[in-house]
Amino acid sequence: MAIISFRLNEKLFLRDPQSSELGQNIVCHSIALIDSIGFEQFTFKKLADKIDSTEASIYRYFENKHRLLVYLIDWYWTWIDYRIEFAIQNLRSPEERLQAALKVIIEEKKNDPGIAFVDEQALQRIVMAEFDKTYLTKQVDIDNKEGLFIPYKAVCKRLAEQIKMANPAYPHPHTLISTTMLSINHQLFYAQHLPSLTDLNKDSAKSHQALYEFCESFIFKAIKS
Amino acid sequence: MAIISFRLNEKLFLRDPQSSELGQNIVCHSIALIDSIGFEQFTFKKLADKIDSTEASIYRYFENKHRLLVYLIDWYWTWIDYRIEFAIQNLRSPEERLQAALKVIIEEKKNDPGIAFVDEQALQRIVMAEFDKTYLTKQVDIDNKEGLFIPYKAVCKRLAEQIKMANPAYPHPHTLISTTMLSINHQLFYAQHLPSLTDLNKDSAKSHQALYEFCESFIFKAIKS
DNA sequence: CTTTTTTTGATAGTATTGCTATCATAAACG
DNA sequence: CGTTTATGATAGCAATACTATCAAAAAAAG
Repeated sequence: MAIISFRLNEKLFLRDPQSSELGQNIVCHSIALIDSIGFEQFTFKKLADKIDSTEASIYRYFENKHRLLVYLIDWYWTWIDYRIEFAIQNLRSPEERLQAALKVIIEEKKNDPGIAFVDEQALQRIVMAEFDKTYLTKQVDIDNKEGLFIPYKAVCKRLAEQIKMANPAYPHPHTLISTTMLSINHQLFYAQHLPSLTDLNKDSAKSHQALYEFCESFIFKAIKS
Repeated sequence: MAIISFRLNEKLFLRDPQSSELGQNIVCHSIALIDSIGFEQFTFKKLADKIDSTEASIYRYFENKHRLLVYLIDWYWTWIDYRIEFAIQNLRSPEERLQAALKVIIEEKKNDPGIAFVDEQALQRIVMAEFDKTYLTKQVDIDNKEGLFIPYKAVCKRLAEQIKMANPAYPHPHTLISTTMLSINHQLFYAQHLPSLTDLNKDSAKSHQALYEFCESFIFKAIKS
């Protein structure tokens, strides 16, 4: 099996973390650490201690912890986009393509041994809990100009294209897709922590399935003319 | 016109900010300051300087800046819930009630002179940009147990009840409502900062209207049997 | 297999943040 | 008028978010 890696936006880092062992350690252990203590509590000092390195060394790779978070999340959406492309390649109708793409986005991730030094399950939890924080900032316009949100926007664009093909008259394809994506990123968190906001239950296998059914149903009903 | 004020959860503060001039100053100027520099950059020190007071004095009212943010946002949702109750009082059908409630939530806020020391427009922007940060934390379960999210959950519950009445067979009333609320809180931000994620345009008057139409349409299509 | 360059570690230092504690003064209250 | 209570002033502390310097180690180049 081929070992894949993604080339991410160079503005994300000062030195490419994929180019050295220390860099890979930073990425790999930052996922574990952010997943376990949350982004607010996460510091380069704590990470440095975990990997037996120093704060200064980590700063040589990432300008600050916000950029590191964006790096991880861009990796995630790049990976999702790649998997969607793969999943829809033999499907012709926009409806089938939408369904296949939704499945990729919503399904519970398994660790793919073909992918180096990334714990995809932990990363999915990070996306659920921290993704919004990457753009809900005062520097959003600068970050956006630097292309930091391209991978996420690419996934959304791909889905919106299928909506447009399924029903060219539907007036809100982008709004519908970004709403769906928000829902996907939040509902499983609600199931765990704020259950009164969702009908999904805590059981993870079932809730992923129920979430898929919810999204599929409301997308197709929304665009039906 | 009656001057209204809301009694909020006592866990939110150490001393009730509504009980003194300093407290009111803290609330009023924290809204302006968070709106202008964002929650990450916001500190009690900066707020103290603005109101010619001291850090120590502010800490007598709020345990930390997170609690202050939750206080502001709880105030907002309490106010919205109150206005929804008012707006739907003479409406009988769940459909009409849903529509009226949606309008209250989505419409561009105007400053209500009947409400003391709160800039509702700024607060709505804060809700858009910072609300998710109140619950996307590692302490979410503790905060939830202390009742910090009750006002938001109350709004969601009220809407979900109407969904259930409109179509008792619909299987995802809470998921549908919390998805709608997410969309409302994010789409206008997208229109300003990440326009490729939405079909709303930057013009605020039009975008509020278009957002209403989008939400109404997808809710009613979703629950149609 | 040296020499040079690059990368890392070690250490130090600084400004800011997120608090807590103490004490004097001012305001409010009885 | 005396006494709670609220505020301001100041100090201090540990942690955070960096930046700078220098030497050692590792990698690359000759």
